[in-house]
Amino acid sequence: MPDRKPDPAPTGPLHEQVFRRLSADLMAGRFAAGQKLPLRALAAEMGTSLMPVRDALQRLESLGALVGTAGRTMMVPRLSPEQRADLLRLRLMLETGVIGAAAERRSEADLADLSEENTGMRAAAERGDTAAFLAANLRFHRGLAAAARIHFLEALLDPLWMRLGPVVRDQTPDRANMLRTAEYHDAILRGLLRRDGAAARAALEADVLDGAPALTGALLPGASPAPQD
Amino acid sequence: MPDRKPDPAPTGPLHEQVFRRLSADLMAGRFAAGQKLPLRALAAEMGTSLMPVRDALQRLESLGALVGTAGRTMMVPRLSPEQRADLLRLRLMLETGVIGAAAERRSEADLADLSEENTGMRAAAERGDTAAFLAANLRFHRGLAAAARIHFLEALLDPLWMRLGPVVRDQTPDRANMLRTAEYHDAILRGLLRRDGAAARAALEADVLDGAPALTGALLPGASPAPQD
DNA sequence: TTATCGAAACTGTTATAACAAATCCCCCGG
DNA sequence: CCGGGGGATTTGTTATAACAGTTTCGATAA
Repeated sequence: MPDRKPDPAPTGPLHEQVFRRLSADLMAGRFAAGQKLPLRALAAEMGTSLMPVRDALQRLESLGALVGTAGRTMMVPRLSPEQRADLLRLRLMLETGVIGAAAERRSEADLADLSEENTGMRAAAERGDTAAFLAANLRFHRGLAAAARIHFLEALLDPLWMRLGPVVRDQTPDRANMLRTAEYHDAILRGLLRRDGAAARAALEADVLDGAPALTGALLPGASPAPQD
Repeated sequence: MPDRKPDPAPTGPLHEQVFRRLSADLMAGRFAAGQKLPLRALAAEMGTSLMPVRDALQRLESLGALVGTAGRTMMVPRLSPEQRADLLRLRLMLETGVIGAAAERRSEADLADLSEENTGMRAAAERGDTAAFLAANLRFHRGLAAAARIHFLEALLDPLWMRLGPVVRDQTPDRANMLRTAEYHDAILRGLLRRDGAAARAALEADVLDGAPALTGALLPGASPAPQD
C-alpha cells in the first residue's frame, strides 16, 4: 500500500496540533461518551502547557464535539436517542443533498480513492476488524463529500462525525452489517461512475438508514427527511 | 413592543461574552469582508486582557467565520462568487430540508413570533431601513429553523449566517426586493399554519433564490440543489 | 525618483502564576 | 451502617510577561 499520507507532519501552532489530534480521536471513536477531559491531564500527556490544550478543547466545544460540565471540565457528550436520530438525519440530508454534485464533478482520482477505500473496508469487514471497518467507512463518506467540491461542506459534516464517533464506538456491528455496508458503497460507486446521481443517492440513503436503527435505537421516522412531502 | 429579551445579561466567562458579541456582530454584518481584527485592539476596546478575545477569535476561526492571515491576525474572510454560491446552496439545502419538520412541529408561539418578526421586517422595508430589514430577516430564518426542533441544526446554520453577514453587508437591496421578501415570508407562514410543508418549502426556496443573484453575482445553477436529478 | 535594506513596531503564541469555584473525600455524628 | 459537614484538592479562568515571527516604514543608495 503506497504511502498516501506519510505523516501529517506536526506543523503549525501547538494548539492546532492538539486540536487535530483530538478531532481525529473523536471521529475515530477513541473517546467514550461521558468521558471527561481535564486540562492538566491532557497537557501532561502531550508535554505542553495548559494553554494549547485549552484552546483546542474550547474550539471543539464550539463545534459541539465536546460539552462543558458544571465544573467547566470538558466532557464528550452523551446523546439521547432523539439527538442521535437528528444527527443521522442531518448527515443524511447533507450527504444526499450533495451527492448529485459529486456524481457530476467526481474525478477519476476520486473514484480510484473511494474504490480503494471500499476494498479496504470490505477486507476489514471479512476479517472482523470493526475498528478498521469504522475508520474506513468514515474515510469513504468523507471522501464522498470531498468529491462534491462544495465549499464549507466539510465544515458542516466534520462536526457531525465528531459527535457520531463516540456513538459508533460502543456499538459493534456484526459481519453481515459490515458486508452489507460494503455492498451499498459499491452501489454508490457504480452510480458515481455512470454519473447517475439518483442511483448513487438511493444507495447512499440505503447505506445510512441501514445502520441507523442500531445507532438510534430504531428511531428515524420518515426515510428521507424532506425530498418531497 | 414587549421586552422579549431584556438583555442577554453578560453572564459566563469573559471569553464567551466576547464570543457572543463578535458572533452577533458578524451575523448582523457589522464587519466588512477583509477587515482585520487584531487582538490587542479588541482587548482594549472591551477592557479585558488578550486571552479572552484570543479564545473567542479562535473559536470563530474554527467555525469558519474568521480566517487567519499570514501573520496569524484574524480577518473576516473575503468570499469568491463560487464560495458565496455554495454558502447559499448549503443554507437552502438545510432550510428546505427541515421545513417539513417545522410545519409538523411548529407551535402557536412559533407562528406568533415569526409573524410578528415579519410584520416588523415589512415595516423596516417600507421605511427603507435596510439594516433593520436584514436583521429581521435573519431572525425570521433562525426562528424558522428553531421551529423545526432538530438538535444541532442551529450549530450548522449559525456558522453559515456568520459567513453570510459580511456578504450581505455591502449589498443594498432596493425596496422592491425587501417587500418581495416579506411576501415570501407570508407565504411560508401560510404553509406552516396549514401544516403544508410542501407549500412552505416552495415559498422558502423562492425566497432564498430571489436574493441569490445579488449575493453571488447571478450564480447558482440548478434551483434546488438535489431533490431529484 | 525609485528600489532596497534594515530597524523598529506590531502581530499572535505560549508558559507561568495567582485566582475562584466546584468537587471530592474523609471524618464525625446519628 | 448510613448521612452530612468541612477542609483539602482539583478544576478551569485570566492576567502578565517573554518570545518569535511578520509587517511596515524610513533612510540610504542607485
